[in-house]
Formats: sequence, C-alpha cells, structure tokens
Amino acid sequence: MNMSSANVSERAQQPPALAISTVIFALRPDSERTRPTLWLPLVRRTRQPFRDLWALPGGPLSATESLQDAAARNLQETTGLQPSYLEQLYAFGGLDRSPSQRVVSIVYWALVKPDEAALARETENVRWFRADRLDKLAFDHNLIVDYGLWRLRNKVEYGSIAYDLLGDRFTLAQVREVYEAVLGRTLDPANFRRHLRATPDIEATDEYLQGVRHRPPRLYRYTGAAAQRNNGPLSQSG
Amino acid sequence: MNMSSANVSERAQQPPALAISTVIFALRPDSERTRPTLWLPLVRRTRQPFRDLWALPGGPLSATESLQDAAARNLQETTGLQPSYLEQLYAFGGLDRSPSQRVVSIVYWALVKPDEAALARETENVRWFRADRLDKLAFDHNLIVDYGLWRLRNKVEYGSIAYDLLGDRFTLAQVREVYEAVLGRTLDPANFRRHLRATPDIEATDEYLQGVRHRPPRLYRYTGAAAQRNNGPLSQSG
DNA sequence: GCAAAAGTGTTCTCCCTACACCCATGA
DNA sequence: TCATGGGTGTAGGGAGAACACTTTTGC
Repeated sequence: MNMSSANVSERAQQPPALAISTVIFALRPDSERTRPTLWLPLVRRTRQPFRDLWALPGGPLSATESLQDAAARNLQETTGLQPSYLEQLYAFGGLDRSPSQRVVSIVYWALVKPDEAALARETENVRWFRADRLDKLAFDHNLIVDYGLWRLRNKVEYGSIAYDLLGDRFTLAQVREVYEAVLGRTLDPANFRRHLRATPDIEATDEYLQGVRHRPPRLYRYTGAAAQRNNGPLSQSG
Repeated sequence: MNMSSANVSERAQQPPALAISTVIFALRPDSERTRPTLWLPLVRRTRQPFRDLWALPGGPLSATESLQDAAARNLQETTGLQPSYLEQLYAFGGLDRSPSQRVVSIVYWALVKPDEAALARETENVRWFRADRLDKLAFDHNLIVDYGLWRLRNKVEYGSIAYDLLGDRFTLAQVREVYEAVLGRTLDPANFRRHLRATPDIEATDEYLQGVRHRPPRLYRYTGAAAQRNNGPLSQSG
C-alpha cells in the first residue's frame, strides 16, 4: 500500500492489461421467501489484490478467441455453467480499478436457466449470492453488478429475455414472477396474462402443472428463436 | 498477403492490442436536400492495412487516461471537435478485424452541435461524409457505423439526445427535423409539437426566428442538465 | 365448504394518430 | 392575395390499469 506512488510511474510505462469478466444471473428459490429471486455466482479471490473478497468470474483474454467466446469459456471453467443468453455489458477502463496494474475489463452478462443453475458446482471458492444483498466485492464489481441489473431490467421490459431464465415449459405465472423479481414490483396477474397471450412466440401446450394446492395452471412454451435475440452488432467482430 | 499463415501463428503469441475509436455524428445541411441530414467525419488511412481507405478516428489507449478521456482526446486531435455528448458504443474484438495484428477496439460515439461541426477542420485526410451514403471503409468500420446509427435511433426515441445535435436556441420544427433525419421518416408536425410542449426541460423564449418567408417560429431552449444524461455506469471507472 | 390461485370480462383513462382548421409572414 | 409553414382543436382507436367475477383444484 505504501508503494502506490511508485506504482503510478511504473504503470504509466506498461500498456493496460485486458481482461474478460461475466455477470451471471439466474432465478433461484429463496428459502426465506416463497417467490424465486435473482442470484449470481461469485468467486473468492485467492490472491492479492482484494484477497478473500468475492469477485465476478473472469480472466485474461486468450489471443485466439473472440470476446464472446472468451466470456463463455471462463464462465464454463469457473462455474460449469452454459448460458442461454450472453451479451456484452460494458468495457470498464478507469485508472484506479485495480491498485496494482491498470486493467481494462470487457464485461459480459449472462442468463442461465434454472436446471443449468441447479447443476452449477458450488465449492469453497465459488458460491451463489442474492443479487440484491451483496456486500463489498473486489475491485469495482459492485458497480458492475448494479449496471448489469439495470440492463437486465431494461431488457426485460421490452424484449423476450425472461424465457432465458425459465425452463422449456412454464406457467404464465412463472413468467410474471420473473418480471416481478427483476423489476422489483408486483404486476396485475390478469393484465399480465392478457399481455402474454397477445404476444406471439408463446404457445400453449396441453400439459398442466401438477402438485399445486389449487387449480392446475396450463404450461406454455416459448417458440421464438433464441439465437436472433442478441441485438448487439452482428455476431461477427463481436 | 501471402504472409497470412505466418501471421496467424505469430498473432497467437502476442497479446491483443487495445485501441479507442469514435463515431461522431453531426447534423449538416445537405446541398441536394432542403432538410439537414446526418454526417460523420472520417480520416484517410495513410498506412497499411487499408491504406487510402477512410476510417473512424482513433488511436491507441494512453496508459494514464480513462477510456472516455482517451476518446475525447483523439477526437480533439484528429478533428478538432469537442462533443456535446460522448458515450461508449461497444467493444469490438473479433479475430479478423485487422489483417496484421489482433486489435480490440473500444468504440465511443459522440454528438456535436452544428456550430462546433462548422468549425471542424477539413483537410486532405479528414473529411465529412453522409452517414447513409458510405462506401467501403477500413476494417469493420461500416459495421461499427451502422451499429452507432442503430444506437442513435434508439436513444433519440426515448431520451433527450436530440438537443446535443442542436444549438442553444432552436425552433420546435428543428427538433422535429433531427428526429426525422435520425429515424428516416416524417413525423406529424402538430402531434410532435404537442409532444414537445408536454415534456419538461423545453422552455419557450420570447425570441423568434427571423428571415423566413412565412410566420416566424418561436425559439426554445433546452434546460435539462447535459451532464446527467449519460446513462452508462457512473462516470467513475468508465 | 373454504382457501387460493387460474383464468375471464368490463370499464375507465390516457396517449397516440389523423386530419381539419386558423394565423402570421414574405413575396 | 397567395403560398408556406407555424400553431391549435378535436374526434377515433388501441393499450394499459383497476377490479369484479367465475372456475378448478387441495384440504
């Protein structure tokens, strides 16, 4: 810590390091609440700086893969997760993000379906946290998560992102719960239902959810093409 | 060109280079049309690769400045422009963006006001082009410009971006012309006017535009805080 | 039967659109 | 006085909010 002034002149010489990180959101049942809430996996830092603090999964950019591929790979390596949605979030390049070296992080955000999230390995150094109950993370990662939540909220309001947080069969109430968890407010069930029925790409099946202590709700499928929902620049050059 | 295979193995060794580029939009009167249209300044490449093709202004990231500062600086250096709006567009990191070296470009987009744009120096190697009439640019810069146009369209529909393309006094019809130029379609003058009058932050002055061959329109000012309209992550760490 | 959530119907309001119409100026 | 765009009024349609109501299950 007392070498900071030495670092400043030192850092001016070397080029900034380039890293890829990922904010991963999944819907998980909360033991305290009856509704599912948003969670994200974090990794514990085993080295300085910020040793023992929790941080977003990430790593350096390999020279032979695209940014998106790099994000998907280190997400796979650290958490074992395969995302159903993956998009660039933002490039963070402030001077004081890391105390030791200047680091420019290109951050992606991902959504994973519940069955995938259940398979995710949790170890001593990888754990899930509620997105709205994070304490101090390493680097500027609190800021990054908050921005990811902001983007998620914006996308869910006008887009078909919600189905990337659900399995292939779901009730309309489950879709509403996704919206409520993301937006942080309740929605009128009747109007929300009508809204969904009016949109295309949501197809009723002849199956019903069993084992509930009330009238069994019908199950639906999402038929929109997942690959075409990524509205960054075309997949090339990303 | 015949050294491409040698480059591939060579490139796998060295880390990707990091560069900053900027897409700059301004409203300019078009000699052919009566309405102003969107233009952007480009620089002619004087070196390989893509020598003599036009490209976005840009350069390497200096080690001691933030990403946003770097974008503002090279925009100032190459075109002499000071933007009224500057925001990160996207990070482009595809493997084949540059034939020689792997380059990751963090691209910003900017809006400049007409008086600023008029001051911009045009030289042999810096020239303005109509945004909707670009021929083949260097690298993947056509893709980047198209994505910038897409973002501009999205922001103008729900946001107060239009005033960054106008001077400090403007008629409501001029605002409408900005929308029409950006969105590429005409809008109902009556309804658009009502819409603007209903929004806050647009204040009527007691001045009128003179020298028109019809009823002189009233001039308005925008009173919204320009600095608070940047809704990326907070200005730190950007 | 009762609770609880699924699912339907209805009304009200607000916003957007289209379009008719007057106003003020230069030529 | 005529052409042109500034500026106002107004009627119709569509989407969303609020909420009453019926249906179907488990207990």
